Amino acid sequence: MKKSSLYKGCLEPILLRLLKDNGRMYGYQMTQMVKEITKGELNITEGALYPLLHKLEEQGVVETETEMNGNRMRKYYSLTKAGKKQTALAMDEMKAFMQSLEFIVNPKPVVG
Amino acid sequence: MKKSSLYKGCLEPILLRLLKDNGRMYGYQMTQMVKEITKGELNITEGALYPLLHKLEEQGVVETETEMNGNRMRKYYSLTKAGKKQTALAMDEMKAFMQSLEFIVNPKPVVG
DNA sequence: TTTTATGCATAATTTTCTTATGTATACAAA
DNA sequence: TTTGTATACATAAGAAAATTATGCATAAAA
Repeated sequence: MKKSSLYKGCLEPILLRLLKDNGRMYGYQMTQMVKEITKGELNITEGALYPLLHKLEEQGVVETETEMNGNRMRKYYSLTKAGKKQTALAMDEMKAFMQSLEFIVNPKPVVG
Repeated sequence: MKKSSLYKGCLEPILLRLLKDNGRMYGYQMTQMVKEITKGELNITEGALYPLLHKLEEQGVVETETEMNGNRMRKYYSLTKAGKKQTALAMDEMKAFMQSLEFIVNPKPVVG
């Protein structure tokens, strides 16, 4: 099993969290920030990132502004009002998920 | 996004952990234990469980003993020696994964 | 001038799961 | 008595979510 396969299914809430914390980000920036935060453990691939961002835009979760940085384009994403609501829900789910994982990976001994 | 999609990619290490803690288990028992531990949050489907157990057996990670309980069959799984090694590695990866998730979902404020 | 980094995008494929279906035993409820 | 629920296995078809590969383009470093 590939190490990073653990992250399968977590990409969307991770991106939502990044946008919630940082307000406005472009795709490449997200990949770099996650790489830094996870000390190189999670490298978001473009093939996963961009289609997901496009889907979130279609769903009205994020909105975009395209800007030029020198001669290079950057497409900035930020949460919509609906997106902020959805992010709050997603964070609750993440908490529950992480707690369940804790229970499984670090089970409390049954005190007899 | 479906709630349980967060668990994508985590099933294998979860099963390894169960076997590490409980020594010898049959498939249905695993589903029930996980359901209990996660307070109903994670319901492992048979379509995910059994093919994965079969794969682990092929790979020599687990070995099986089939027993009759009354008139009903139970196929007990336990970790092989190689499986125990792999489980140790998988648990290390899980720890790193969970810590990274913590960093993302609960970022430490930068103290200026 | 060739590699590495930045920055976007998409198609083909693979991995991993859900849903649906099948077989069979046991027990409780209607 | 037959209908639903629980136990217990198994597999096939399909969907979801990623990886890998490819493409375009600018910029800087080796």
